[in-house]
Amino acid sequence: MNSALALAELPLLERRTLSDTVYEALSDLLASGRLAPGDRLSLRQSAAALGVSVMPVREAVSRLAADGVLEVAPNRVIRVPVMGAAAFRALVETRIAVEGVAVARAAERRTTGELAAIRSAEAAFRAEAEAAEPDRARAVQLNRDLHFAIYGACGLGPLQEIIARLWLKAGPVINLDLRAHPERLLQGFALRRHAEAVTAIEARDGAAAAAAIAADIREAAEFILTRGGLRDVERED
Amino acid sequence: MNSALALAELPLLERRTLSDTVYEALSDLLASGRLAPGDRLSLRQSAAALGVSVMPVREAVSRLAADGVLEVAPNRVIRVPVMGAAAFRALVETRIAVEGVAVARAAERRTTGELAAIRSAEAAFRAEAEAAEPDRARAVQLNRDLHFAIYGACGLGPLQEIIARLWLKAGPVINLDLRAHPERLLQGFALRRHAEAVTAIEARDGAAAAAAIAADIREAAEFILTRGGLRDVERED
DNA sequence: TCACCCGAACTGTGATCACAGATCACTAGC
DNA sequence: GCTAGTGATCTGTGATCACAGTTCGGGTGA
Repeated sequence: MNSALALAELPLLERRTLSDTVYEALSDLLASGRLAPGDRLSLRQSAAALGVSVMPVREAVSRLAADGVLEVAPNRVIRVPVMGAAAFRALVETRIAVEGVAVARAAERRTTGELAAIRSAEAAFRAEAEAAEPDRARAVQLNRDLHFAIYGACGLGPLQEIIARLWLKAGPVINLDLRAHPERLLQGFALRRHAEAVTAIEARDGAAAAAAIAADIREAAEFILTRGGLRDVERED
Repeated sequence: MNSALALAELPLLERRTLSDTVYEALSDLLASGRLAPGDRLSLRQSAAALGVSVMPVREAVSRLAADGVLEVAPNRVIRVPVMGAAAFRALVETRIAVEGVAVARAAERRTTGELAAIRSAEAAFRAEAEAAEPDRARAVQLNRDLHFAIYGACGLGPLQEIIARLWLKAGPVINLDLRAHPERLLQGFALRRHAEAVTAIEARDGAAAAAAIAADIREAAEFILTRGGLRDVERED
């Protein structure tokens, strides 16, 4: 009774179910490209590997499948979808459109605190990318951190969630490629675009910021497409 | 062997699991506003009502929860999220941004066939809205059909999925309001905006089409917000 | 030697059971 | 009379079992 005021300040702790944990574990595998397009996934094997029963894995997989990050074939086989060039292009265009509006809003509404966070995220990525021996996994994570530091300043929660899902969907193909061909990092395209974006955000220039991020996304996509890693399959036989 | 060519044209039939069926049933309930914000949902009761075990319901609910269409409280109670005014505003702004780019693209890329489909969808909605005794449920469905006829012409599958999820999220609050206050239909705001959108799409004027849809969305939202149906709650006690 | 077929060992899906925690009505105690 | 406590009954979560369909390998047939 007397401690009502103190209790009112308690942060409501989020409940973690096993399903959530499994979901994050699988998401991590997908986002980092350790699960490549076409890879199959067995409920029982995954469950055994994680030391849980199949139930939590089922729920996690069904969520991932609902997002299109995993797919369950008519044969009831679970696997990472193999994306044809056309599907990949559509995904990239969607990312450019959605992330574009997020960046534009972020540029116009960012607080000085958010700007500082973006700057330090950019610096961190730059430091890793320019290192003598860049750690690819770490570079990928820092790149993601930078992007989401920007999107976080757009002030629209639902939009951030949408973008997170798009990244999850694009993660396997992009990061698989990056694993196979790390030279993309070295060319410095991303560094240039990021710098442009940060400058535009500083200047509260939404259009310029959106253009920079769009170029960042598109150049990475073109790099992958021109290498021909994605052949346009109609069906997997 | 010899029929390989013919077989190649077979449409791969989608497998329907019980979970999918349950998911659609629940989605329908939510989209039509029959499940209102704050309503609780019991796995066992839902399962009994649908004549299945709890398993399929669990999976469907976990998918819905992943999309934020349902939420499971720390008490482990499943319910339709009660959206504060701030959250609703963020959702509306997100819809305007995302659906705006979809409409703009649709206006610029629509084929004549898609235009015809959009026109007939608009006519169908108009007919229902201007009827002597409009069927609200039908009007809601036709409004949805029209919007998605437009978005379908944007040529970006992932974008359409995103919008579908946003509609699912906004469905309960919007349609609940429409059930309580059907006069919104009668004021004809939507009719005017739809007409503007169709005209702009005919003219391949992306910006004008986006503006019309944005106004459509915003006016409906303002109508709900000004009525004060959403009080801004920080926590549910 | 190659094609076919049959069976063992998987696959996901659904049902059922077990359990911890939350609710709520009710009663005992102040 | 009203509060605090208590137990039956609900909740979702996780594990286990049962089943049908698929996959894949080994053996048998021509």
